[in-house]
Amino acid sequence: MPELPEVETIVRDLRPLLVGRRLSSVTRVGSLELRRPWLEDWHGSLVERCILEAHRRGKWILLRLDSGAHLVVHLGMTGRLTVKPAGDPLEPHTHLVFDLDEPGRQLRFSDIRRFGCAVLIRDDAALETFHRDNALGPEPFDLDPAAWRASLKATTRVIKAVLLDQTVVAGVGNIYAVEALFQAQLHPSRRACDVKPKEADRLRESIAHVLTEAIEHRGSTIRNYVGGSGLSGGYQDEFRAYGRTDLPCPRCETPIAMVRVGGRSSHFCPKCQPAPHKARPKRP
DNA sequence: ATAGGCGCCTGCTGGC
DNA sequence: TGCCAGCAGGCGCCTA
Repeated sequence: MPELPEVETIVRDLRPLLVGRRLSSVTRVGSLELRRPWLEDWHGSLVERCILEAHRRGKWILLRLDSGAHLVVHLGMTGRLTVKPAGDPLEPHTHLVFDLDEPGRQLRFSDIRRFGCAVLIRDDAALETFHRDNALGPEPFDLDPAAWRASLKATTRVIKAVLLDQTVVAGVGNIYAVEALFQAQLHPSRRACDVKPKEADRLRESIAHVLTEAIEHRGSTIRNYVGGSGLSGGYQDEFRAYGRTDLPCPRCETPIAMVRVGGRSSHFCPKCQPAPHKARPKRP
């Protein structure tokens, strides 16, 4: 579900509800496994601890506790992290419930498909290891222009796959890759190394632009996503290409087409985003 | 090095 | 009406 704008919206919603609050208890609901195991043993660094900060890095949500530990959450495709009144019925597929010291409020983690995870990370050093293992690339808003051009030059992969590679740029998922490529007028199957410097610049600006717009609309709700206080997003009504197969291109009215690139649906305008020329057979 | 395929899961939609 | 294939915001693993 959530790409950078959705995760950012959740963090912005949660920050005023969580920062300064103490977690008075944590309950594991149900016994279904998540993508990574939830570490029961570490409750000591969590229970009765205060939340100092709420941050986002790529698609990860990071809550810093006064024990020095970090509660780190990834929402996968269908994860939700919300603050709800304790009296509200638990929605189906809830996996973790954290009672807050503010009476009658709970932080809840639910995830239908269980591609998400919530883990406790012991301290700052362990968090660094965690980040190093994930090898997250830079945030899309502070891509260095020269480094960005260089990272495209360095690979023969198709540009769409590069946008989805979290080690190149963190936080972009399928929706915003599609929208950024549309905005930059680049075909998803262009080889990254064939993208010209000017086009690379345009793409970098388009990524930031599309993500900023989406954050302003509180992200996109297709099916499951809601923000930290339960509100849906609105950016799905602003899509120019994603999910708009056969609908007119907002720029030229050519029907939007769809190809599968790297196993993911990629919507594009056949006129505004011309297909790359077929590579000529190499001379001996 | 990279593309493509699968697998992890559940739920919803569209076509028959 | 009912069934079933196909598809979905992510990511990691395997093979060729």
